Amino acid sequence: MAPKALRKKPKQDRSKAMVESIIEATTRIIEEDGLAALSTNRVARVAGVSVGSLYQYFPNKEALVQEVRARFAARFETALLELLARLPGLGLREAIRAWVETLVALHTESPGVHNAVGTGSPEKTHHALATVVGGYLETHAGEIRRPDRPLAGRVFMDAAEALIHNTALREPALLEDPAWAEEVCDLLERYILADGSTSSTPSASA
Amino acid sequence: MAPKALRKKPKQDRSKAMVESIIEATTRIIEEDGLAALSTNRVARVAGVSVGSLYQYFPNKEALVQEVRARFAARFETALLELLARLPGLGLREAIRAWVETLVALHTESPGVHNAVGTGSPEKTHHALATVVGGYLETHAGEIRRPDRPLAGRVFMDAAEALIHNTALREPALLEDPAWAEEVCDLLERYILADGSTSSTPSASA
Amino acid sequence: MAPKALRKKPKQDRSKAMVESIIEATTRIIEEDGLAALSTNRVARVAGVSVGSLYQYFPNKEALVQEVRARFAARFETALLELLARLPGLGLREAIRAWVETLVALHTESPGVHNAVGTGSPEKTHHALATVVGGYLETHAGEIRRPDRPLAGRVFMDAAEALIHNTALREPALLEDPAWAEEVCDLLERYILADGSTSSTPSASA
Amino acid sequence: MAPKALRKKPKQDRSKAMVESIIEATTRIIEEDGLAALSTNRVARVAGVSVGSLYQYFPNKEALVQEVRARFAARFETALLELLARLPGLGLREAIRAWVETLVALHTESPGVHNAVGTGSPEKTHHALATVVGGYLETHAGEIRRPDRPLAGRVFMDAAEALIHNTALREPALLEDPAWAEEVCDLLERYILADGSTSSTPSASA
DNA sequence: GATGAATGAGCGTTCATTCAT
DNA sequence: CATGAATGAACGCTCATTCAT
Repeated sequence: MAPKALRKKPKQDRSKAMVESIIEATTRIIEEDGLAALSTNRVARVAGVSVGSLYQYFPNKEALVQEVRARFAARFETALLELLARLPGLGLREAIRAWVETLVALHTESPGVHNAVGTGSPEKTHHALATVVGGYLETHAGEIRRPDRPLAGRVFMDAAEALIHNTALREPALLEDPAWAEEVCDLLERYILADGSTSSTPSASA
Repeated sequence: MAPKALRKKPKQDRSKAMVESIIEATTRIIEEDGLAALSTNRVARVAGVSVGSLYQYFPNKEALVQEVRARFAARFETALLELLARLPGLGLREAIRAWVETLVALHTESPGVHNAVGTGSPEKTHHALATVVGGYLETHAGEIRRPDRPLAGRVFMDAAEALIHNTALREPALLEDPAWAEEVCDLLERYILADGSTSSTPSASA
Repeated sequence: MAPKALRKKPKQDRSKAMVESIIEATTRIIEEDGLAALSTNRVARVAGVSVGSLYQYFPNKEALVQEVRARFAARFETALLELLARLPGLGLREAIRAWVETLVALHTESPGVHNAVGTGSPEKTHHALATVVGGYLETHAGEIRRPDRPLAGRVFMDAAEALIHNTALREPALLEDPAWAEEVCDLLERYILADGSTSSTPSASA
Repeated sequence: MAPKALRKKPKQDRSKAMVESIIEATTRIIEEDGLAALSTNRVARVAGVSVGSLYQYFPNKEALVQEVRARFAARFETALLELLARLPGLGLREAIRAWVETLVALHTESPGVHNAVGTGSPEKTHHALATVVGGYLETHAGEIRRPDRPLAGRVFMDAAEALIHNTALREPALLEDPAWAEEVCDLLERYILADGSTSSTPSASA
């Protein structure tokens, strides 16, 4: 009846907007000037909010960093779970390419923040990933050259993540170089795939 | 013949011992609690020294970090230059194994510190490495499957460093697992070596 | 009508009161124990304020001293400009008395602080004073015994300032002794005035 | 008969030389960079002595300043006592000139130090001076225009000291200007001397 | 709630003073 | 005694956190 229906939980909305702008400010400061330059007052100023309000939503400075970390972890989880969901329909070589694409996309956004806060999801997510990837690899056991597939899964994930993470940090431009991406995919393929199913792309005779 | 040989100059000794204990304390604090937790007073306390003494040997806090960084950089340079010197006498597969062994050894000591302070030798050393490695690859051009050998050299070094660095940080125990090391070597071999010279170690039938 | 008129903006008031108490504390410490004994923590303690608050209003310790100096300079400038404004309407002997009175009043307040911080208006004000005083002396050229009137003006001002300044520092009680003031005025009169217009006050036969 | 006779109290000599160089260093530092820049370590370094030795002869930093002050006071006392000794043989006008000359000479040496440390002989010496000067003035009572001769003596001494002291600090060059000295002498003469014995130097008709 | 002035523990650094050599 | 390395209280200043408004 009244316009009430439109005015949905104004408080919650305001709160959410505040939290969002605070987290956004935190992220920007870390990305631009590093973790050491992060101060609650500065966050509040950049977010256009008072310090007091900041402390209404975050118990202390560390909580800001944790929230940023959590969001990064969530972004990773979401993207990787989507990837895992697509996995069954993908051949090994397509899976590898999808994996690299996904990681590159994830590391493109704010590499500085990512490096500063880490992902923070050491156990649970990592485990889940390992399990799903492990299962996937089992279903392709015949095409895989590695005898110890769980170990291979781990090394595969670590290698992809490490290489892309470090490159994002040190030479971000490379991330967008298709030749580089091809090299990375190839590296992973050659590691995982049995010779018969290997990509034919690079060859000394080519 | 006199016991003179054992008598070391007391002043120099004290000084050196002090500097060492200060650097050691600095390293421990960074390794255990991170760069942000580093404070000159804490360093002094941990080193069993007064702040004043600390400032007798280091002009400011940053100098502590720089010294730690310099020591890491020196350790890396020494080890990698030794490795490069051995390269010419090594076959590709041996070279890869030596490379991995060297990096693993370098990352075993204080991965946290290494991550926090970096190596500090971004340009010169890295460049020198790239050049020498590039030259080495050219002399083995026939055994290498990658058409773009400079790019391959870079990806090879990045992959090795990234994988070992990140593993040292996240799962240091793995560094000492021979199976893991074997996987890493194999990953690099398969990426670099032409099929004819590929390792026969892993096989789906094994 | 409402009591609004009495209600002052609370924020501005608090701020102003804080600044005042900080400056007051600074002044007291300098006066009692000297500039060397001035420390921001002590100022804060004496002012009944936290160091943090002090730094909300003053960017650093030097700013405290500068503010004190500025206030002294302002007090001097105001008083001396008022005096200069009155000069044209005054005879030489009255002018001298007014001059002495003004300086004595200015030096009565906190001689220690004044000595420690100086006035800070070395060039501009001093110059302006010299000019005005010089002009005044010219209009009374006939009554003045000194041939070099600009030099006389300078020595006059220096002598008055120096004598009163040093007495304020070393024997403040004298400043309120009318006999002493009379001596000072007489000293200046005898120096400046031609014999015909000399005060008849003191005489060996009196 | 051995050369012993020449080697007089070597220890005392060494000590004395040390004390001298320490005091000299202290004086130089104060004169050049101010009291605030005085530090025991710096004094020791400038004096070519170890801090430990410094503390052998001076119980603390303040003692350094006190010694410098004492030496200044002694220099003043000596010079003024010599002056006082000459007083009886001097006419009033000569006495005034001698007084000014003496003070100017005393203030020429290290005005910065003098101002920083003061003279430190407030009571005894000042009193002694006042007494002798008072006595001298009494013997010339007939030539003096001031009825209250003790007060006149004090104002005379204060005016001379203040004017010369402040000028030494602010415009040291003036100290060597004969015209300025003449003005100062004349100021003091006119204040003290009865009209009959007044200097004829300056006159409006000259 | 929101605000931002106020707080004070703690930081990096200095320097008067001590004491083992 | 001379030395100067060692000490640690104290300084100027910052910033995470609180709380009166």
